[in-house]
Amino acid sequence: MARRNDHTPDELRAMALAAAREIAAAEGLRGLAVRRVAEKIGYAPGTLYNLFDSLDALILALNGETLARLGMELVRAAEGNPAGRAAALVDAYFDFVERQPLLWSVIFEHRMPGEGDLPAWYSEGLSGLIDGTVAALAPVLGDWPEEDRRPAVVAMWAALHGLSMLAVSGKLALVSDAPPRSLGHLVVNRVIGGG
Amino acid sequence: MARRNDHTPDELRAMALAAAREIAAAEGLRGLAVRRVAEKIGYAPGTLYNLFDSLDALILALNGETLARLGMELVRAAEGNPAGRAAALVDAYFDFVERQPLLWSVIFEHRMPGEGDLPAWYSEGLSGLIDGTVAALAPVLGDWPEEDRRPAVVAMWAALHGLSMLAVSGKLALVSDAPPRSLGHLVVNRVIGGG
DNA sequence: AGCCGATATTGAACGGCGTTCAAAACAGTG
DNA sequence: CACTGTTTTGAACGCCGTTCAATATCGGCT
Repeated sequence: MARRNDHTPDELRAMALAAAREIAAAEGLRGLAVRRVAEKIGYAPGTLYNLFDSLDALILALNGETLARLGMELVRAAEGNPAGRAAALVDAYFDFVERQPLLWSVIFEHRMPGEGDLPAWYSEGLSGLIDGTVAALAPVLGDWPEEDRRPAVVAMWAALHGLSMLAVSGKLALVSDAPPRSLGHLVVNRVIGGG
Repeated sequence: MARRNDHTPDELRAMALAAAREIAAAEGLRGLAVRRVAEKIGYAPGTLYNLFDSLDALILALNGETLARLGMELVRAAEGNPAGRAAALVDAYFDFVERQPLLWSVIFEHRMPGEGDLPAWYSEGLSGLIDGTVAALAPVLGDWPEEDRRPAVVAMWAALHGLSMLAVSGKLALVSDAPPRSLGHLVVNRVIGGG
């Protein structure tokens, strides 16, 4: 058995990530197993270790894709008129989360083992998301001093993450009947303005 | 082998939770295994299933304890003068998280399997935490309308959870050099005032 | 065409996991 | 002392991530 050459390594990686995304969207992190992904793309488990260092690396790549997709939708949402941009971002964020809550939850539930630092590309992806938001919200932020903007945007993102995480895990509904989205608008309104 | 009667079931439960807490504090959710807990308390794995329905139930109980401990510290922190209460709560929160970050991260990383709803005692514990905060912050909230208070407090908690989660998983440091605590003060300041 | 070195792919194997359950060991009662 | 009822055990099951020697296929060479 070898060298089927049906697909290039890049194709295989894409196939594996697509399969992993399907499983994650349907069953969350618990169902995401090497053997399941391998079976879904028609290869043996060992093959995945030619494409990724470990299951953790695969999941990290999946989360990177998920964040990139969110980024795309946010960019599109920020194209409207500047006044309503913060609110549009919040709505796009919750639209995205509500569309595939289990896939989204993988971002929070997964942790690299040990002291494992996150790779550079992941860090850059996150920074890009923040920078994009700072730029998109520049009209809303108006006369804010330069050094106050990034912390506020970071805090805003963390708050939205907290809300979506609690919402997705069912814990938010235990303490609030208000929909997560409206709490998101509330927070962004207070932290940034115009949310 | 049986009926050693060394300990009552309640004692055993407490021992198991203590062992689980030690493991979680040292290694996070990944190291938290039935066999490890059992070995740590000097019993066979099967015995734990007389005390808890499943490992998930054990972890849920552990998280319940962790939240209760946080609650105790928050109550103590809110005893000071009303003006600085919001800030004191934020500091107590981050003190708690920073003392045992891996134990804290278990709260976010663990999810009940399937559609599994959370038990009533968990829900009540969470509600109690929120209600306590609403009451403690009553002086700060001043003339807020009654129906606006709870949503704001819930949003504040979610924001703090988001910050601590990103901080504990190492993702916050990737996009911000400001310490998590200061972002916490920022958010609470904006959402509640006086943070 | 036939061969060969290189390599992508396999699948069995290992240790560990959560969970179950029949058997066993004990405490308490009469 | 025997019997009952319960606690505790540990082997067993099916799953997991991961490794690696064996193997089947490819591209290039003669």
